[in-house]
Amino acid sequence: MARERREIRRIENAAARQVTFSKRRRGLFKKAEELAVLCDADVALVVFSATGKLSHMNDIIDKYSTHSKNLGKSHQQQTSIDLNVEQSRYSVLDEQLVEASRGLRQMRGEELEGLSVEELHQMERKLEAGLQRVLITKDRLFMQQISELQQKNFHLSNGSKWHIYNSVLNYFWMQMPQMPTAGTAVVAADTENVLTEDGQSSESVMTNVHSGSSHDNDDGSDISLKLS
Amino acid sequence: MARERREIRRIENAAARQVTFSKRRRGLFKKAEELAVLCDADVALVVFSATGKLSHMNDIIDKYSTHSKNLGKSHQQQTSIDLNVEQSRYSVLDEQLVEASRGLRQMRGEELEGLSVEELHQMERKLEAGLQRVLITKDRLFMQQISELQQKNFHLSNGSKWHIYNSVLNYFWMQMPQMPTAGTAVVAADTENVLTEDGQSSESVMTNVHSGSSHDNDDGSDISLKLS
DNA sequence: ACCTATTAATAAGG
DNA sequence: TCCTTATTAATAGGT
Repeated sequence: MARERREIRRIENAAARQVTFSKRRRGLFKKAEELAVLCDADVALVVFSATGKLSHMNDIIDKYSTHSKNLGKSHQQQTSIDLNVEQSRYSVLDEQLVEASRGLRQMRGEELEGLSVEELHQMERKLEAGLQRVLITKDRLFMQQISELQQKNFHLSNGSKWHIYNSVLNYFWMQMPQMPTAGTAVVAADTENVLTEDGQSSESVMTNVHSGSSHDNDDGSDISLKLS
Repeated sequence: MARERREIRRIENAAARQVTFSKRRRGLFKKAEELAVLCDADVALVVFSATGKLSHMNDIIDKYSTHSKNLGKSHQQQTSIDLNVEQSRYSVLDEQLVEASRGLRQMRGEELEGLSVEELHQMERKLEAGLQRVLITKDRLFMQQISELQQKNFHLSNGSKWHIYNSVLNYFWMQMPQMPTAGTAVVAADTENVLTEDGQSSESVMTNVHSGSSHDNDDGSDISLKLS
């Protein structure tokens, strides 16, 4: 829609791609906002640039290798999951999650072989306490993030949050590269993974959230999220 | 952008609103697709119409009142959550989830008062078995939904699914009307709610998923979801 | 970032 | 919902 028509295929020139990305992302968010307002609809929109994706990943890997040197443990297998356990920013939360997930794994029956009834009971109490602490920490973190959001003048337009939340969650769950395999604590395990990445994701989202009405030109952020 | 300029505020005339909704939703999805292709970005977009929201809700309420007559139980308190437990379509899964969630609630320490060590052990095994069955059922359901998705010629463009998944999940979690309160099993409880709404949400999403490339005019669906 | 020729989206009407 | 068309809005390329 301009001086020349552009073929809809990947722009090879990186600079041109970045320029087009910024322009079109702005346009897309504007149109999403308009649809939401005009038609009283709920619209959720997430945009990740390809480059943003990569730099973010590198970030995490760096933090991981630094931190794991200080621990030298057996975390080295499940890279994609454990990478995120090692982030420095939320290490306290992460440690509690590691503890809780070990308990959950045991409850799932994976490392339960030699335990007595008494030990099982103890384990149960330990798990409970761990989750308690995790959740208190999580609550505090979320409350903090909520107030950050509110400071950023970001609001939801109407009340179908549950509806959207569950559809989006379910959708992305279905798209997950790792399908859940049968096992007692996969429900908890998936939640745990989610929480494990929380630090990362929330950071990304939080620092790049846009108010629908504000048309601020963002300083080269790679992730945008809007819901109105 | 047409015969007359339109103010960006809610269209009061319902028919006109619906027409505009259809047109602009199509345009929005097209632009999202173009951004994804041109700039090699990941784009997730969810659109709910206001009317779709309402009719969907009414649907659920009707099913609930019908079903609850046959049970006459104590479900009447937490409407917004328990409504979804009563859906007919996934009733088997739902029943297992009810059982599992009771067990989880007990593990959280809420209904644990008079239990002996032996009873706790039994409860643990019961919970494990229940979750096992839930997860097998869930696996089967998700596999089925995945193949439905594939039949609909729907694909993800590249590999940052975890990244998107967690950001979106975290974002929507933060937007949840019910903040998680401290308590051992809030992690599980939230997961449980999500699963509980699964039948509803997945149904909605599944029957309205659009391929990025296909520009089929959808038959009056209220929910659209795209990721490319 | 700003400019503007040009294309693309779309409002109204059938 | 689909088609048409006058008009506005988005944007590609250049500065």
